[in-house]
Amino acid sequence: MFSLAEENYLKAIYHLEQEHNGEVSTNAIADRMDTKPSSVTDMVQKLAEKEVLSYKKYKGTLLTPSGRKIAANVIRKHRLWEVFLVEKLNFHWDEVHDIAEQLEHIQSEELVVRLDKFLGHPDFDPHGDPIPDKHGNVKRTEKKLLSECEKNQRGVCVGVKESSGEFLQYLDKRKISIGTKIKVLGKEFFDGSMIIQVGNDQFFISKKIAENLYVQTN
Amino acid sequence: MFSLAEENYLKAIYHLEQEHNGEVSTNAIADRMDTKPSSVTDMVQKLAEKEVLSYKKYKGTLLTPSGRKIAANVIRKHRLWEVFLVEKLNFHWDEVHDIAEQLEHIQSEELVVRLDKFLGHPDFDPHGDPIPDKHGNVKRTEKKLLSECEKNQRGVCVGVKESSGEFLQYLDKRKISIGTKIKVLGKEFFDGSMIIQVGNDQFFISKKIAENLYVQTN
DNA sequence: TAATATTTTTAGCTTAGTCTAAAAATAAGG
DNA sequence: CCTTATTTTTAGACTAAGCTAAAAATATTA
Repeated sequence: MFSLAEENYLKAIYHLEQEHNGEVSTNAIADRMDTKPSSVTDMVQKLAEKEVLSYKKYKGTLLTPSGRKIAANVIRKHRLWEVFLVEKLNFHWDEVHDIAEQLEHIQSEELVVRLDKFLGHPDFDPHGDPIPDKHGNVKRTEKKLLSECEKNQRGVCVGVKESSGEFLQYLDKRKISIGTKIKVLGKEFFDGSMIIQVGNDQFFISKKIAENLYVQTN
Repeated sequence: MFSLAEENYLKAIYHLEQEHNGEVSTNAIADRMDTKPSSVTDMVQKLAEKEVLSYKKYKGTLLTPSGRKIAANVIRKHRLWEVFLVEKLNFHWDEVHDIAEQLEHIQSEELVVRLDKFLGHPDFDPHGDPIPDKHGNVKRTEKKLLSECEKNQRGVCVGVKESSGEFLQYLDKRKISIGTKIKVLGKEFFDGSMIIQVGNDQFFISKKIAENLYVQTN
């Protein structure tokens, strides 16, 4: 079993590995976790003992497959709880992170299985991030900004970049939410504005909107 | 803010106060918490500093009103989560304790408010124990065994003592669950058996059944 | 490539919460 | 009411996880 602190280190290293794809430096971990490099060194040595990551002095660390699986499971729980908080308890997308940060450490295999079922086996959390499956595998799909899409491309809304109340209300009014299918009907060169199709409606959106909406294209 | 360990001490002391109604001894706490008396002394002195309980050497402890409120809030969360686990995730009554023991420490006022609402403001947990309100007040209702009821008394089923699969199935078959109203129509002296009314049905139950069913009489 | 800057590690200290062993206070029994 | 038993507290040590300050390794740059 891994302590709360250990799980948080594994999670941070997991995310840093994706971002820089490759070894993760001591300082990068300290930064991310808002702690001191010396503390990181200690913990990383302990985790290396437990064989959830490999570590060579001054060379950075890499998760082992087992470490990666543990981290992915914590992230799975975090994201499932976020779905719960938003879908069932009607929290807003931007209010749930701190609570999920606590809930992700609850230990019970069965709880995760049942929560997942209760939520209808969601693939994405309310921010559009993919939820790893029980084996720690992530559906690596291209998540990109709507503004990066070309004419005639189709995508599914999977999240937002900004999540201010105004923006969410804007989306609400146009019936855009997680899972909404969007097609780009036209795109203007000079200002980046677009005409898109949502359901049976077609409408104009500015570049600013398109730059804050994530879509998943397949 | 109180640490996980502190919250657990407050909760244990709260329960012990009810049971022995009065001061709680160091050994009693150690027993309940599965720890050593010396550890209890340390913690109790720390909590006395924080003014959540009063403590005189060798004399035992008593929660202060503020300590009692904190404890009741932890218990409130524990029981709300138990309702969630049983009602929404379909766990059995006897599987939920360990998970709720973890969930009770999640810190978020708003979460509790919303969870409570989501569950329909329940008054009792799946074991029939009352859920303290947000101010820490508990509906102090007489919870007693059905076997202790007299002829013509009415009560609402609020829990079970034993919770084996067989027993739960027995209750299920007779449509008895939390909230079910029961009236004692007759009681036999020599074997403690009863005739009871449940909805429109009347039937016979043995002493053993009556001794494992908690009812709330008003 | 030598000097300087940056990163990382080590050494030693701190706090929370626990433990054991021994001392002190209280309770019980003859 | 004195002796013994029980309960409680104290003293000192341990572990996990963090910190600071200094030393060591690596990177950068003139």
